[in-house]
Amino acid sequence: MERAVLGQNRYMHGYGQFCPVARASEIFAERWTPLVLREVISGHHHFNEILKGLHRISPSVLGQRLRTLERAGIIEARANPSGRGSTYYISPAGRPLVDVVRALGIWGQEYLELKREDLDPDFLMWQVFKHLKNDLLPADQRVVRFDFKGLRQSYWLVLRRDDPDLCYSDPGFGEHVMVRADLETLTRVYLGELDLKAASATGLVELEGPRDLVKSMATWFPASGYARFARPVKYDRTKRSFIRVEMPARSAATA
Amino acid sequence: MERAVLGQNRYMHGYGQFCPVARASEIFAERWTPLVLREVISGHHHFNEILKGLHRISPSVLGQRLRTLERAGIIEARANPSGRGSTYYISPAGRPLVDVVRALGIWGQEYLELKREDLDPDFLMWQVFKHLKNDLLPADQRVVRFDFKGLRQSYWLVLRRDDPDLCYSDPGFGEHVMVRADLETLTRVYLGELDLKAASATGLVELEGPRDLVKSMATWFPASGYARFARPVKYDRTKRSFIRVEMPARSAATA
DNA sequence: CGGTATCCCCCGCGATACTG
DNA sequence: CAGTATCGCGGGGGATACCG
Repeated sequence: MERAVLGQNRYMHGYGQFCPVARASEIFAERWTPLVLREVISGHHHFNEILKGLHRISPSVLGQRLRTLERAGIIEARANPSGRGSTYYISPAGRPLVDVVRALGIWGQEYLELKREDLDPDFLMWQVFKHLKNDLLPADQRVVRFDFKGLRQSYWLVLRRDDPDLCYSDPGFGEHVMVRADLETLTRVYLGELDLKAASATGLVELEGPRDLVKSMATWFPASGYARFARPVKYDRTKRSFIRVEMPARSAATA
Repeated sequence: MERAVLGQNRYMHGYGQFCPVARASEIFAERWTPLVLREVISGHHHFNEILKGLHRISPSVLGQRLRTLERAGIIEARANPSGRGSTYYISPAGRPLVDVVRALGIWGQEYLELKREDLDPDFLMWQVFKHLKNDLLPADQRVVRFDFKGLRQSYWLVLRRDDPDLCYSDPGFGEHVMVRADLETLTRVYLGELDLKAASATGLVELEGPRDLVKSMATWFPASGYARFARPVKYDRTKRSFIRVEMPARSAATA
């Protein structure tokens, strides 16, 4: 009963250090927080939108993180004119952290191997969907079906300029293109480690449909914002896995 | 019993996202990890040294973090020639994260207020001690006693070129200088928010001892590595707290 | 000195329901 | 649609002992 009187609880949420790295880490380096920032930075400003992008976070934790970030001055919560809810934006004080998030991403892209547990078809399709560029979509509606080997769930991407859609069951508009690939393969394509055309040429990604539509996929299929920092891989059939193809850097010698 | 068969446990340590930010955050943005890196970066390569700098981490957690960092390729554990233990160094793959840690520190220094719970006399004195520059120390031994208002524990800093020491009880060499201040005040001096000379002139920091020795303190008393990014403060006697003194930025207009 | 094993508490977080 | 309240669990991590 006297325990509280004796002073500090055994568990302190913070680090109890005045060091600026420690104080910043108390906020920034907490579970989910960098990902919340990633979402806000990449243009998702509504609660449920962020929730969806985080995908396994619970609403209460997201609320808690948003409040912490707001109290720390990192994000601004602007009350919606409609009266209900807020939209969240990076604040001036939070701007420097944009670069920190970005640096983390670049580093991860360059040095971290993709693990089995990182793969998630829902998340992949959501990312693909969210990064579709309107002006690259066909003017008249086209439906692309994605099948992942070994998974029952299919996805239908409705390409429709200015109003694309992602469906988890057949929307019933017909299917113009069929994409069939390993989840890992398509993920690596999205991440920029694998070229879509090359992958489809070698059969790693199977495409079915009208020739021009199939060819157009390389245009509208988006890539991760970190794709340019990707290390290219190729599929090793004997190892049945992807291995990095080293950039020769020998080109200097040939000059 | 079937729960395991049904698949994923409720709690997943990782985020289950292939996004590079998520994968990097799984490692970097975990409790204690940025601070472990801070220690290694700032020249502490031995287990117990890091342990001491982290100060409230438990040895098992530190071991766990070091292993994770090593497996991720961020640090190298070099076995000691003596056979026992290892020394830890940032690896080439971890080098980019040095900048991330630094950016976090700079941001924290610039935008985060110092809170009551961040203050810790042990940690402060340890930092001061670790950052003493040998070549700035007096050739013949001098003992400086630090008293913090309201705290019983005193600290004795033994200034001795090439072999300084920090004691938690009177080392018995006499006391040449006596420093008395608020814990918060001296912390802010160390952080670079407050100038030592100015603080002692206004009595915020009380110094007793031979004139030359007292004056020399501004020389050997070290500052945080992030001091140059500090926002200066002054003490507001009516509010009984420190407030930021804004940099006028008016100087441009005067030109 | 350098690190691991153990133990156990507590709280973080995931799931879900619910409210405006 | 935008969040908040509640609940129960599981494991993270703090303290400590211990081993090489």
